Amino acid sequence: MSSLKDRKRFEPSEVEPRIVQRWLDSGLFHPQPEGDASENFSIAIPPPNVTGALHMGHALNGSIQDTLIRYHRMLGRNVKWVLGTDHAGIATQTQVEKRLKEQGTSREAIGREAFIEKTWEWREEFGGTIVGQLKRLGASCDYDEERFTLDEGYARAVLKVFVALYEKGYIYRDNYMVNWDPGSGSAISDLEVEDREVTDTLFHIAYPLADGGGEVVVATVRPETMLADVAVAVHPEDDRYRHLVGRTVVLPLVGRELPIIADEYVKTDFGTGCLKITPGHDPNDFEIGRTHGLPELSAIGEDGRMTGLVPAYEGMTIAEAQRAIVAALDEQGLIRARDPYVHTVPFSHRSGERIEPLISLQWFMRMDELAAPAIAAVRDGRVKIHPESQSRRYIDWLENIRPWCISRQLWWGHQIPVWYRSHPTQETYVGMEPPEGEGWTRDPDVLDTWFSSALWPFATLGWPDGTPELEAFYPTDVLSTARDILFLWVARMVMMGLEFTGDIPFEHVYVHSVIQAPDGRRMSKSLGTGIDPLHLIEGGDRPPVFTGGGEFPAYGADGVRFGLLAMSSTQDVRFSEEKVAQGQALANKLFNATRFVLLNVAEDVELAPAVQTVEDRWILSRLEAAKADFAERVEAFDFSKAALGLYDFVYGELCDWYLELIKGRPFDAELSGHLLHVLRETLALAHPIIPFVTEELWSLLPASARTAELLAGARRTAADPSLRDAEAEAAIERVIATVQAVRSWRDAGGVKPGEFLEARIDGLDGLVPLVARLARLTPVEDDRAPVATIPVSGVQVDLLTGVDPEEAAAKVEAQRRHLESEIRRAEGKLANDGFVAKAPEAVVAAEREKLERLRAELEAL
RNA sequence: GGGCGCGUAGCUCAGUGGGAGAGCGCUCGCUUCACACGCGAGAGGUCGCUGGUUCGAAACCAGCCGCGCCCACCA
Repeated sequence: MSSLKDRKRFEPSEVEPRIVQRWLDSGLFHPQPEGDASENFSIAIPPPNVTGALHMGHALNGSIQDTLIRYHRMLGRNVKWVLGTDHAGIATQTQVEKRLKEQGTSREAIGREAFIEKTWEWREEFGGTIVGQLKRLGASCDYDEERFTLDEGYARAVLKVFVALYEKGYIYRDNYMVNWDPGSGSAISDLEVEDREVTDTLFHIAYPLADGGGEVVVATVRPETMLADVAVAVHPEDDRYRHLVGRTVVLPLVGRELPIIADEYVKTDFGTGCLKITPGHDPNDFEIGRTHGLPELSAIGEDGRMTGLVPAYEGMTIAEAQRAIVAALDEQGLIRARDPYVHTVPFSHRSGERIEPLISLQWFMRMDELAAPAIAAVRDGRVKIHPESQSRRYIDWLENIRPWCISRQLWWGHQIPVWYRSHPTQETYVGMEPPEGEGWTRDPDVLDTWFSSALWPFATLGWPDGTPELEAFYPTDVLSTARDILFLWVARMVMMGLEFTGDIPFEHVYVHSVIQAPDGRRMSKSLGTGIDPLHLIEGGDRPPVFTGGGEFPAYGADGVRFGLLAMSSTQDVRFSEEKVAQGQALANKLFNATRFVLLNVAEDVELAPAVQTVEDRWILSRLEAAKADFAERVEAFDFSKAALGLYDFVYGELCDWYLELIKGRPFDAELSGHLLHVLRETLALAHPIIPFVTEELWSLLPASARTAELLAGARRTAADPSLRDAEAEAAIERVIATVQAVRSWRDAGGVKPGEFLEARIDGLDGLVPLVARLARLTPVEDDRAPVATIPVSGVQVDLLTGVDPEEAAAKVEAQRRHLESEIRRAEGKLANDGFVAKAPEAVVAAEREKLERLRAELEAL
């Protein structure tokens, strides 16, 4: 490593990996299970898919959680960030199947056991990717205890929960309408379905009355399902059809007689007012069928092909069957109309294929009993959702909750702990261990991945055993997540936590932004709108969504963390590379400020806040303000303000002013000690957001300045309002305003930056030398006529030399016009009786004061 | 159909009742002994539109226009 003097820039690519290693070696991220959860601080990471790589959402959420974790760790709490990955049934199985296909085989060919073995191998190979990426981001998770939702202990917890819920009667098996995903060959839950707009043809088909007295016409976009029709429904009040109720129609092509029934579900003003009822293939028809006790027929099978219900069509694909049926109907002249029809249709979120509603024998879980306590927990504030507005979405969803289809026709997952045998009698066995005796067959299905995820906060800590970890870290403190899994995951964790641990799983739920592509579209690989956080950290190609193209510079993990936090809010935001660059600039600024201090301070100084001068008092006061603001914002989950406030302090106060103000002073022991104190406090302040640069700089501090080996393990001192110093703040504010005013005049007057101007300075007392140095003035005490007079907040600076008189005159004129317009405004306000009478006294007084000041400044001009 | 949110400088966003802000971009100046990925000084905005409440509205209320998200079973 070159000497500090030669390191003019903070080089994240060189420094950060080295820092990660120091953290990992330190053991700081792996807490002992001591103390209890009320005093400790813990977060369970939303487990990324084991197939996954770090995307923008992970990077943002990682930055958020790590900020919280590091902040609380530095407050001295025993902190644990539970790490792990999710087995992600469908996603993982799909990946492995794809690989098998490339190898010329398939899961069916190798069999269940070998397939699962292959999947574990696959996990060994790729499962570590995202964990390594989290390390690179600086996430201070407990890497020594990584969990996986299929681990042995975790699996025991899952089975125990299944058995318990079965025994309570919440879990049951039923033939029911499910969302069949032909892509994965499995049922999926309502939450895994997304609606897309599709243009279909709406066919109007005539069904003749059985007694020959005419026909009814039904409308459908899916004529192929008519094979499974069991009735035609009309509205009971519909005068057009009332007389037909109770009669029957003949189902074309099939010949089956269907009753005409009355049901209020049917809209009289939509379509023909006659609805064909197909309980086997439409969720609404299914409900109607159940209320009317109609048969449930299946024309389409789980393989996506036509069943033998009507032999002529058996084996056809859905599209083939539709063509054949439409052709046959045409031949018989039964199609009355075809209209293009735009409507929304369910698609699988996972495979992207159109959902086929089918009746299928599946395992379900009744949710209403579990929902009630979960609603109460949020209502009474035991679980707090931020922002508050998300609570209503949560409650609304739980209040209207429906049974959850929990079985999946996959191999990768927790196999359902149910065994069947038909000899000697028809039997079902449910238990954590296989049953005794011969002839048992285990249910081949696995559980929905979200079933196991729902146990995450406690199953990762060793539940159902009463482990020390559970004692120390459950309930967790914060659960941070995006909006889209509030129902899928968060609500279910609350339900399961309350049911099985008797306690909430976390106290705060923070719902963060979704970061969109710079053009406002969703970030997605296939659209080319995805941005790889690793490319931001280490440099790499800009994706096509950046029209400029080129490469990202290596912004470093600090830059990315800062940038993502600064961008984030409670609503969706567009990705802004500028914010990441701002974070990198902050890291570099801090690096150079530290360099300046360390290259100048006296050796062997005692570290202590000193209050020799007004500016020393000022920076201590501002540092205090920055600390208080930071704490308040982090604790309120307002990460963008925490990040930007940090930036403002470091740039706008520490570097732009304090370090400039002290440059005229000798670096004696006192100033050195003071500078090191301010520096140390600033590094500690900034560490949760930009941990790398601050840790690196900490290591460069003299040993006496470090209160711990690693900054990550050091304490933050709590905010102390008594350290605020209003007097010093007011004084330095005047210095700053004066310097800025003089600089502005110099610039307008064409004065060379290096040139010193003679000036008379009134109203600053002992602070004249500060202003003189920063504004490049030579204070003089004589009564020559000024070339220009600069009035600013109680201070008056008479420039005696240097400024071009014409330029000065122009500036005076501009200033005069500005002051006059301000005065008019203030006068107008004060002349308004309503204002004087009704506005708060303080506001009126402030306005009067302002007017006086403006008048004085105008006078001075 | 119901619900939630957004519209402020060229771009991305702060600002919830008393003189319009930040970062980036732009203009001008500067090798000032921490940093030229720097420093200093500037230009740039009828705060979507219309009406209302108020002494006073970017902010509060109503309507309209535009955009986004969530929920919902109209064949």
